[in-house]
Amino acid sequence: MLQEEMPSPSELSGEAGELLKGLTPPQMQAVQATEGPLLVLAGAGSGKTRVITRRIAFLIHQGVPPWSILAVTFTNKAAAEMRERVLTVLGHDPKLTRGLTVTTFHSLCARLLRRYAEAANLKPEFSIYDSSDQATLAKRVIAELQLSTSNWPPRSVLSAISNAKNDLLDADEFAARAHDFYSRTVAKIYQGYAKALKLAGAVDFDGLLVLTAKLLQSNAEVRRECNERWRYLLIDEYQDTNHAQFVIASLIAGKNEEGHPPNICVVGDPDQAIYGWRGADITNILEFEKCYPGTQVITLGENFRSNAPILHAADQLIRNNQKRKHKDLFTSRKGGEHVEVTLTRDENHEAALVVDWLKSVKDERDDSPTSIAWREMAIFYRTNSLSRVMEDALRGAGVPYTIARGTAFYDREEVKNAVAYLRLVANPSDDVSLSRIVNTPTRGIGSTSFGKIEDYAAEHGTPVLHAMREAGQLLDVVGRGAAAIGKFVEMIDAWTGGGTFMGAQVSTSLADLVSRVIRESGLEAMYRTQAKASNSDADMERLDNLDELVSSARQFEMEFDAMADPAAETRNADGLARPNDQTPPLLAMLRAYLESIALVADADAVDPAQGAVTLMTLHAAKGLEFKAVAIIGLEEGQLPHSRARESQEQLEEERRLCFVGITRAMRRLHMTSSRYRTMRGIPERTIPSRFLDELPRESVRFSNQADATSGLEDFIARGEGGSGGGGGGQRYEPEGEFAAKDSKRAKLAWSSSSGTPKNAAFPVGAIVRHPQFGEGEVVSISAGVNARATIRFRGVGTKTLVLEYARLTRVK
DNA sequence: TTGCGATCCCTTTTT
DNA sequence: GGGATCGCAA
Repeated sequence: MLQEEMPSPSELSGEAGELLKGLTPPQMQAVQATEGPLLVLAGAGSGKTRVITRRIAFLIHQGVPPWSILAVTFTNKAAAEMRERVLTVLGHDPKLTRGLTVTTFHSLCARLLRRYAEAANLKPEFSIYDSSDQATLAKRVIAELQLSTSNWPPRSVLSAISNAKNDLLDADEFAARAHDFYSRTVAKIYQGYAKALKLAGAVDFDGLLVLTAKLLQSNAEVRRECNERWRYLLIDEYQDTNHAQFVIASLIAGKNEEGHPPNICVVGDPDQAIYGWRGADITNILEFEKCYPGTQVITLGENFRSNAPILHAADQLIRNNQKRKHKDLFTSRKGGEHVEVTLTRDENHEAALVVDWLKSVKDERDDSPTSIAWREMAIFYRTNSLSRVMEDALRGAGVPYTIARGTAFYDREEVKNAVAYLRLVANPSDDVSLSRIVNTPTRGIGSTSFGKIEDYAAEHGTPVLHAMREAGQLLDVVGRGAAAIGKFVEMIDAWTGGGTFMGAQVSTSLADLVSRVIRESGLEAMYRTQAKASNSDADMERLDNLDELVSSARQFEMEFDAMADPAAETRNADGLARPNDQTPPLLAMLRAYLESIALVADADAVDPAQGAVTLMTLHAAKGLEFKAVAIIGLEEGQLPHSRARESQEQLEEERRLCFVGITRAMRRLHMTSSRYRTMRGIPERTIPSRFLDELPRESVRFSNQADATSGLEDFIARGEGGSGGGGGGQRYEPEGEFAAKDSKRAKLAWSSSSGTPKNAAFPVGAIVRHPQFGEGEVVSISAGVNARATIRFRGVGTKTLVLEYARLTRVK
């Protein structure tokens, strides 16, 4: 039946030539080299996404059935975008992309594991555990083994387990290789952890990959089906794939059989490899050619994104990496603003400066044809902890912003609780979710009775919920506890129809189920009571978030059908049979919904439509671009991170991270380094990042705005441990603090202050014009390189502006 | 059993 | 600064 839907060339808009329009020769080559292994080395900003999109469209245009194409991207967002763009190129005919699979490794694996659950020795309702679930489970296992969590911190044990998994070692294989005390203990924990996961019917992030790889390795039938289904494989960000992903990719691509090398196309840039710490193996890309003899290699070097100084800065920086295959980055664009680098006093000063800079960039109309909108700006940082001060400053200045934290919503306590109920509904064995909500809201199942049940469950190797059903008879749980437990079990059964998901009392829609769970579990009432008692906005917001969760379920429901991943369902001409399709629709939808929640990435939250400045980590910035970019915290210990300075490899990865950040910028780039930074509540003196020294002088304008009286004295004298306490972020009182009284302190390669002091040009009483606020009168002005003027604007009110960026013109 | 307060520990990056 | 945990009081 699907054969009939195969696009005939006449249905395609335009000729193949259309698909190649506007491409450079190497880009065109990459689009057209459809057969056999292909490695595309795509430099930053070289039009990689464009090439991938056109390539998929080209394949379809050549008559390749869309369902035989599998494209793997790094984030869901990238996948959705790619699908959309392919559709656009093909003239918005949904029929043409029907069955096309564009997804992430993790989603793909989750799909495959559900589909082949039996072969993978899993229950199809398995839960996906995120890192906090993993930690909960690991803690329990460590305790059961009578080990202390201080000697065996769950997080580091988990990271050892994660490394093992990335190398495709299961618990027993790992144990067999463990010889020293440490790894033997880790092996024990790993084995206990694996057992606990199994019992809970749960799979962790790494597990999705491992289990899929093992499934494909061990099961010829599954492998055959995948090979037949997907004939064209395309993998983006290949430099960041780990060993497990490599194995999955090569198994799906198939072996070099019958003299036909697989049609596998990988795209990546070794200079942007930033996930070594989580097992990404850069040799995957460097040795792709060895792995696939006859590989065609195409290099895309021309940059279409950044202006010349930005690109030059990036290029010079990355040249400092020793372990690197040099690739020329070039652009034919001329001109463009210098990269700005500013040394600030502390994080508040830094934040204020960045805010001012963003404002000035937004208002800038004199020197550039168009101003840059908020949504085209971004602020990057190495660690999440740097966002807080920045947020305060943005909020204080009334600049709209969003943080790219995909999981932020689902990380909220109230949402996590509701989701835990849902996970238990979908998977009654999910002990981690159960223990989270069994007494939330409090319903008289305290740790004593629940502990007994857990012990009983552990002893009998049964899921805890199952043990609860028998608690009444079997345990010495006294009256009150037993009744509460009985009620809890009944409540769950009512939602699931006793596990059948059938019957009149079961919800017919996902949104209804979610809203019922929130109401009947008592979560809503609990938060309502809390909100009334405290009368705080934060508590009111919890209720809103629960409503929002219902909406998200409703939206998911609407898109679920149309969402067309017939991908996983569609069969090819050979008619791949799909095993057990007996799943009740509500349950199937719930599983898919929970899966989508579990696999959101930070970068998924980047939404330019919001009209706001985007804040994110450098890692999350990969693959994106913005007209104006600020990167903060360029300090030793922060940007080459202190934990990453031990080895040359790690240092080079930090440099690549910096490189990724720089190359996101199209027109304007500003990097800041703060002389003092508050770490764990203590202000610490910092050293500017070595990466700043590696930037080319001719493309960069350095400015030292930190030197004056040292800063620390003032900082401590103000009696506020950083964080802008009372005074608040950007409303920094400059009063001479930045005046260059003590120029001896100016060190390093910092030219002290750029330009001449501007304050002389705007004496108190002068009438000035601001591009946004209009005319105003100077009320006061401070001295120094970071001079600010307080100006009373007509109708707008009084503003304090940094002269350096305010773009004031004097009227009178 | 529950709720609150003190204390301790921490800190990279993420699917 | 802040989150998690633990202990103690009601």
